[in-house]
Amino acid sequence: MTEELYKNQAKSVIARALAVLGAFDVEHPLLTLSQLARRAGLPVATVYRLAGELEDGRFLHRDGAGRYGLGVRLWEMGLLTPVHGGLRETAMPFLLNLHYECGETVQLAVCEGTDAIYIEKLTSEVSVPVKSRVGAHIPLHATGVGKALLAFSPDAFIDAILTMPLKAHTSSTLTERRVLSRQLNQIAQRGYAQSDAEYQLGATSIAAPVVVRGTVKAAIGIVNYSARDDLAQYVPALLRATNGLALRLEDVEGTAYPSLSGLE
Amino acid sequence: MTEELYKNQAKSVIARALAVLGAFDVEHPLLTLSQLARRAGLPVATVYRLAGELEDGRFLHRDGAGRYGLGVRLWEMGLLTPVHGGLRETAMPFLLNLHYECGETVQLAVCEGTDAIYIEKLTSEVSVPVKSRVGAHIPLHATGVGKALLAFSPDAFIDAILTMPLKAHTSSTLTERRVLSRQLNQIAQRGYAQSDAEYQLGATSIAAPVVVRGTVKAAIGIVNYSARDDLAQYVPALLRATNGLALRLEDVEGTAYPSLSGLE
DNA sequence: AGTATTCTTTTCATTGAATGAAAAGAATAC
DNA sequence: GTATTCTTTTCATTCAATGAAAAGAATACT
Repeated sequence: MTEELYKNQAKSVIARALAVLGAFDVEHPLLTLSQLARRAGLPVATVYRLAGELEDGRFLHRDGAGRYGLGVRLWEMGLLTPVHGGLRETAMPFLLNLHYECGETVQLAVCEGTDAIYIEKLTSEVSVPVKSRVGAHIPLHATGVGKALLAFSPDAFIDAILTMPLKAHTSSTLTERRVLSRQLNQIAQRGYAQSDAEYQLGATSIAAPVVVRGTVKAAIGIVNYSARDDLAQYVPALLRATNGLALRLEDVEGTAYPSLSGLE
Repeated sequence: MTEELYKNQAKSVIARALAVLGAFDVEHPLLTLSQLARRAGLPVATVYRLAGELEDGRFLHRDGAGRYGLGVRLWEMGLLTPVHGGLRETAMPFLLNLHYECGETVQLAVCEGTDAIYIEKLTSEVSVPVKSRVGAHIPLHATGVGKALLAFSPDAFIDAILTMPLKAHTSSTLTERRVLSRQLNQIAQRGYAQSDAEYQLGATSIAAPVVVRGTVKAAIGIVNYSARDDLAQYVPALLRATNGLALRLEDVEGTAYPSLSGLE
């Protein structure tokens, strides 16, 4: 028998339900029933039923106009996730103090698969650049925090990333394997990473890893969008934050949360 | 002998799946398969299958030891929720500045059903009191932010809350309907609420509502755990924050997110 | 080491819960 | 006034979900 016989979506209820939830994204936080059905690729009647059940479980919420949005329950559950409860919560005071000390935007990121992902971002600016949104995925090879995470990762992981195509996000992005590899060594030696417009034009950053018992758990970065300040002056403060957090995580670890590493 | 609790029959797959996810809480962020099954009240084989599918969808995550935890996907989705994407994100710079100005713990809360719920909390302290955790539900009648939210709510809602039993969390909690009602009027007039050890001994706070087009969307509070400072001095800064946020929300509103109110 | 206990994974016959086309009911546009 | 799009309900069909049972691992106890 050919594969084609089986290809017509052998989807489980759960897969369908998750498809419904997955229909929402940053550009579409609110959807009508039919939009939802279209985006989830499912019949309206099916979505109607599934959405109803998800609403009962407070995973979906319906506003006055009948539009669906993700429910508070979902947000509450996100708080129980290791990245939040185990990491962000512990890191927050360190990030605050760092932000207080240097006045620049401060970021916390972890590895997630072959990307980095922003866990938290503290900024006094009212406007929110989409690229550095909390939850945004960013390349490991082209940002300060990304390179900090990468430089302190296991060799096997570094090799895996270096083998993949290194997308050029700006003209300054390092796309040469050997160049990047050499820089990662420097970073590992020096203890912190730098990035200048490698991902976003006009954005400069420094970043350092949070290493607990030899494993990189996260990275903290300081970003400046106007290049007016010399970020190098903040290296001591940055390292104080990463080291402080690392020690704190060592204390907390084991009691509650597991590895946050990207490789398992 | 067996105490046969009548098990959840006639449940849909989704209800079961949500029961699996719901088995996690702050005290149990990581569970083995059998713990998960027990807590969800479902057969192991069933949970095994459901958990597998949820894992495929990255709603669950399994660590090296085989323990389940809530997955990153769940956290990412929480970010798309109106409370986060619509409110927290916008409020962050205001909270940061306020924290910067007064150096005390700063909180952001909204109404959720008959409770208030902490959306964000900024503190420089490393230790984390559980009662004021982000995501924690807190009484409307016994905290600064709670009273600020309540005082500016529709009369129908206030009446509904006043009709419910007002639990005494400390000896200072206002449990008399008439006393509380009178104080709410004062708060509405004065523009901000105060609370002294009404929920947690040793905790003093002031709080003000974020009112957008006549509706309370949230409240911001300043808390002090040692009572050494006189919080009254920070009222102007607090009101600057709430008013600034209200104006900003007015701008953003409509374009993306719906009502965040507890009453619909 | 040997046995008991608890936990995880796989299997499979059974069935009832999920399905989605279709049509009715609302709301909105034209 | 009617055409169009969206929401809700119904229902006969069937296919996916079920969970008991047993095998397979791991861990604890003697």
